[in-house]
Amino acid sequence: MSQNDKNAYKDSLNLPQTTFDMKANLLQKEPAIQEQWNRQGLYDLIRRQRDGAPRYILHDGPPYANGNIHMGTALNKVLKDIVVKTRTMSGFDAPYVPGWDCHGLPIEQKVMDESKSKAANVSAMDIRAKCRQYAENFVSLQAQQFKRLGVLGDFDKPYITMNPNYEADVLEVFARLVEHNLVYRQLKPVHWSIENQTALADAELEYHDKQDPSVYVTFNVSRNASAISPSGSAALMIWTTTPWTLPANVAIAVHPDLEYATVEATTTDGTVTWVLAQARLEAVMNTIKAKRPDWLISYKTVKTMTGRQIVDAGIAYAHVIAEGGRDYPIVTADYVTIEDGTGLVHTATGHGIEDYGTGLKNGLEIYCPVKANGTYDDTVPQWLRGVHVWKANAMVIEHLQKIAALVTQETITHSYPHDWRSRTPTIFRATEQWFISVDLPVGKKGEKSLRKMAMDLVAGTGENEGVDTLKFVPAWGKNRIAGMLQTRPDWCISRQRAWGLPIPAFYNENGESLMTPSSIRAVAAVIRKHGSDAWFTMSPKELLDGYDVSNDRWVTNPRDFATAKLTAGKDIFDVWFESGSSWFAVAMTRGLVEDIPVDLYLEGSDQHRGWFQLSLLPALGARGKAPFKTLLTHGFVVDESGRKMSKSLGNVIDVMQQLNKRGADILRLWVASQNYQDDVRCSESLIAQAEDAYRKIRNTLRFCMGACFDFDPARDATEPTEHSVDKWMRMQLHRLIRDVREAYDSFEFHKATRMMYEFCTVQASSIYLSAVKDRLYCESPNAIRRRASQTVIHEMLHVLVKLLAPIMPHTCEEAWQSIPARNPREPQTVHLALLDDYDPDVLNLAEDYRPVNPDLGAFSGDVVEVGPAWIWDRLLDLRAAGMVKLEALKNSGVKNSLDAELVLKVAKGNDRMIDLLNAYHKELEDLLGVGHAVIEQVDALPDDAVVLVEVLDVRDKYKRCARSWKRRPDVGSNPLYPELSARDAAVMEELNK
RNA sequence: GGGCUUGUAGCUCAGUUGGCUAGAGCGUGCCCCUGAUAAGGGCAAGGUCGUUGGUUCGAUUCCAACCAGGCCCA
Repeated sequence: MSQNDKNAYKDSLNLPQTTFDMKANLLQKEPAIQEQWNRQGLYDLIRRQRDGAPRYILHDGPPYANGNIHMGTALNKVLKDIVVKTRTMSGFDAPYVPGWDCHGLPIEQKVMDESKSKAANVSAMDIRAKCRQYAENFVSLQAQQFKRLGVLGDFDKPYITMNPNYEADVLEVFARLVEHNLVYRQLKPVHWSIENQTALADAELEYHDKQDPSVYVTFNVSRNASAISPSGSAALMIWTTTPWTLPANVAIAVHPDLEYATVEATTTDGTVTWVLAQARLEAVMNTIKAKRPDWLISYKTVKTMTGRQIVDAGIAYAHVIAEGGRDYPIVTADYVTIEDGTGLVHTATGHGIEDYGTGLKNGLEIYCPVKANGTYDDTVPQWLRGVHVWKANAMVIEHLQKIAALVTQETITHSYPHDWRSRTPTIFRATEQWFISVDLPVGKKGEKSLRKMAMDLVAGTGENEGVDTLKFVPAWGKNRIAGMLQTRPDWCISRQRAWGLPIPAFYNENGESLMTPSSIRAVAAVIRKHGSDAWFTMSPKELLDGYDVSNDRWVTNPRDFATAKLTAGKDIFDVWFESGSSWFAVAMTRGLVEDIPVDLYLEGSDQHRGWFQLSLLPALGARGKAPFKTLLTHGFVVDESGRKMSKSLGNVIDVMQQLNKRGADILRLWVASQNYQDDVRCSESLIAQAEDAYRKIRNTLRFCMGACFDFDPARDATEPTEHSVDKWMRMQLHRLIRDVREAYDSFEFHKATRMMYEFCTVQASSIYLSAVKDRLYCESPNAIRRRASQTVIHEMLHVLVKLLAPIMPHTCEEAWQSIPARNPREPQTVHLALLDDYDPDVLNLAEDYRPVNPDLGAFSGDVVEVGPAWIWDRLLDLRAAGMVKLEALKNSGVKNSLDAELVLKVAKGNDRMIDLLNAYHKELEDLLGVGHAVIEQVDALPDDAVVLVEVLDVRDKYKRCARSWKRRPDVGSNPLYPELSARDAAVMEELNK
């Protein structure tokens, strides 16, 4: 038969026809589809349609309005969008309000960088105006990028933390916390520029080499000296490069586990006893010898103790500078090392972050005798008062020498932080900061603290016992956040910057603060009207419009706070407090929920310390409730080998580049296929893999569309027959519906994706669609067999397109519009559709595995009842066995499986099996794609086989049907069409009628 | 260094209360089809279950240590 003959009957076939292109062309189509959604107002349409349905609120955590989005942002937003879409399609009303975090240092930093030359002279208002513009630009840029990803939300009315209403709402939350006695003021060391008299952020520091004196100083033990020294006297040796901080010394820190040596040294001045770390002894002695070769004659260790033992011994020391003669304590600290120094660390709580921490832990005074201009205040001895710290170094050293507390000194050069603007060295200086306490009782005395409330809620203990209101996905999020809550210090909420929401505190001439619930609410009202710029442009009188201090019961002595004498504070809020109030400023204020908690917060695992925790605390403080029911976290995007993406490694995958190269649905399919609970690997080739999967899914849909070109369910739908592969397909489909919906409901998108993908490749493409091709193409258009397959395929199309829509919204919208004779009860856009429920009757069949014992897996005559699922598993076993035989036949010359015949050998007398195979052998013919299938009864089968599968070369035995290309015994049985099989001849007769 | 966490074929994932030669799909190789065609189908080869110990009759599965990642801290 020539190629021509082979196609002689092509025109009589029902070949697939569809306008759903094989080539996705996403780069053109996606923007067009999005444009269509915009035109029809899809987001609002969904809102109207779901009005009154049960709510499901995923509350968006605001990304920072800075820079382009990266893969991590894309991952986060796509996951959120999938949640919203699956919940929407499950019948919930799931509004999504995206938001942006707009205040804060990174933006201010960028703006300052851009105007660096004149930075020193720029006013706060100028900076704020530029920052606002900067943030606005990135909000709109990122919004475009999110929309390009196919994220659907209220992008017309997003929440913006720098908007006046939002700012005022944050202040309302803050007022509640103040009302509940959770806010207080305390000293804390910050980087301080003496030159500019301002606090600096880490990002504003530059490190330059600086020369400083390096001094070894001894503090005489003043109590329990005999516990450490046989001679009854000893001196603790410390090392520092900032002698000017010695006046502020309040303690000496040791490491609890380090060995400390008590050393008797013989010097030209006599014998002295020093205490220092054993491991540093030799190095320090060498230094002393090098600097004062004639002074130190010899030394010997007379005793050793661990740091803990020293502390336990109750040893105290006398100050070298402070007057008053009191004892100073020794405390433990884990950061003490033996890398340099003496292993005993001079601790000035007002001049170092670690020292400060040690101070808090040990109840030490946070002492900072240095004023904003860098000079000492009046709490230091007379001879130092008013002295500038940089001049104090020499004076302190001279003093130490005088009292014989200076062992030795040298000059060192080290890297030291400098103010990036003035290029002058900075100091650590404790200043007044605002804190939210996690340990004070919330509200009245006797109430639980924020920490306790949060811990109980997370652990499901306390009054939450057994209720376990908070859910964590994955479950370990619970441990993670619990661990962080347990150890977190009070929340320092003040920042000394310009770009942010001002902390609405006023100060009188004595430096006392006025910040009460009603004063805050008065300011909030002004800010709601004028924005937070008002703080910088209006007078305290204007800011406190309507507030009467004499009527404020929170103020005990109103006369001290006459409005005319007040000045507005210069601190702004930590941006985390702003985003941490969004549960109120957005979820409640916008009426998404009447009250917290909302259903879901979904962010990266870094937010256990960030937004999750810093939303939980304000919500507990203000309303006594958690803001969320469920916390879902995802991992970070890493490269192909699991390493973090960084510019220096060159392994960064750019979102927009991928979007412009492959399209959003590819990227979304990649996201959906990842198990986000762990880190998510990403590379060019991994996304390419998603692209392959996309094509497979798309082509499967396309074939289904093509197969239904002449199908209208209203006219043509017909129930598949009992033993047809269509029945099997429908069972698989309903199982898919159940499994995918379960996976969606439990946020296991990668499982849903894999199941749908495997459904397309295996159940659909490889098994079912291949099997029914013959009946779709060759049967008469209205043949029951054909219409039955079309009925199932048509159902499959609706189900699949809907199930896939949350993941591939654009492709599914396109597909939805292309489904031939789409069910008229379905809405115009797939995103308004409801996911199908599985049919329990169909599912029962699909799950009927009787007998389940695999030993009975061979067809056995004495099994009374077998379920359809079991039968079909066996039939697919036969298919697999046949495939292997067919493969062998191909090697010996049978290229086309239609040239082969399937022979199913059964033992004579196994009537039950013969009946069973009779019912299914027609389907097996198509499942294997052979021309013909027969059942042959044989005397005996080898081994224990019940059915033996053979595949024969029948090229010489049967003629090939010129229409269906099957080789069958009935070719030529109809004299009108001698080159056709009986079925094809009948079809031709009907067509030619 | 601390807290939480991950480590099964080249890739993405399964692996049920520890139990028969550790499974899919993709990719790869070979082959077929050319009436899903920049498609479709078949077969096959790939794994010391991160490493090392321990518990057990038996461990990918339980325990410990280590190695290599990740997030958050210090």
